[in-house]
Amino acid sequence: MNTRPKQLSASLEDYLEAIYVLSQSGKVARSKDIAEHLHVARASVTGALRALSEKQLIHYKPYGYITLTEKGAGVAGKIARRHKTLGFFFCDVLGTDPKTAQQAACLAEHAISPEITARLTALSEFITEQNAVGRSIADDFREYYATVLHKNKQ
Amino acid sequence: MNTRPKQLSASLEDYLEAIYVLSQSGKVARSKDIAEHLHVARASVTGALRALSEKQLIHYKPYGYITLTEKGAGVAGKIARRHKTLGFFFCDVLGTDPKTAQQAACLAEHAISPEITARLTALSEFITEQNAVGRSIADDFREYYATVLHKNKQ
DNA sequence: TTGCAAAGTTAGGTAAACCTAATATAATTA
DNA sequence: TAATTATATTAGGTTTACCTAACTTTGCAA
Repeated sequence: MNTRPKQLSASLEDYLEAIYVLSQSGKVARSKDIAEHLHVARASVTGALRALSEKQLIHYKPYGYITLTEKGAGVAGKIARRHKTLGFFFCDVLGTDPKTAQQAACLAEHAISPEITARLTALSEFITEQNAVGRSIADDFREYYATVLHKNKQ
Repeated sequence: MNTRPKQLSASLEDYLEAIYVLSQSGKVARSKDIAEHLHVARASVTGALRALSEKQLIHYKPYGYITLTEKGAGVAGKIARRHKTLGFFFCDVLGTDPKTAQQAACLAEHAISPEITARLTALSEFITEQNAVGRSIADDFREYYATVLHKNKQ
């Protein structure tokens, strides 16, 4: 009776995003590459590929190439944008160092709704635009945070 | 060989937070209350309580009272603060309606590191303080977001 | 004080995501 | 092209986190 959850699990989102990223920056995404990208055993990838294939998000035949379907590319694009939004916000607004910001984005990206993503994107844009107009919110905050760090030690 | 993960799973964090919240606003946290709070079967609570008890986070004897240990109260407090930080940020900075902001906080709270939490707390404080000094960042952003909504439709 | 309903636990089952080890297929190179 | 190596899959197992149904314990009311 067609009991497929329309929402992807965090894990499957990671696999789909990995395929998307690998496809972009290079050629075909191979099972081995995905495994390395996600720090997971190769055997684990096979199961995930089957699941993504059942959901019509990738083209997959055992021992064959892996490519995104149109639907899959759409979903993966959204995930990647969410990731980017978070990475930018953590790094350029909150002032977290780039590597830590990326890691944080990886963790948080599965827990952020479209609404929050949209607002976060807008906030980053807003702060960037305000900066262009001489209102340096991010810089001022960074200075504020530096002084706060001395007092509190969380 | 003592293979306990020092990090709690998202699920156990939820149980611990529920016990904390129930303990605060009322008397003793009962298994049934926890089940209702988390929308989970009563039987599922038992397993979680055993796990939390093994990690010395709660005092628990079958059919007995459930209370937080000192360690448990510390951990739960951190979780609750993280939740509060996110709820405030989503609602009062991003302008999300309170109920949606709370839901979003529930989801995101397990994926946010101490560093990001600290920075987010500071950002909220910063914006609040700036507002007191006549620099209304949140309000201006809200206006900006309202106009953005007309153009984009995400 | 018994006796029943509410609360809690045990038993047994499912699904997701991993793992290792063994096997099968594909690709490369001698 | 045959052999070797690299890659992918299958088989079988573990852990976490749920569930329902059945049973046990507790506490209150008649």
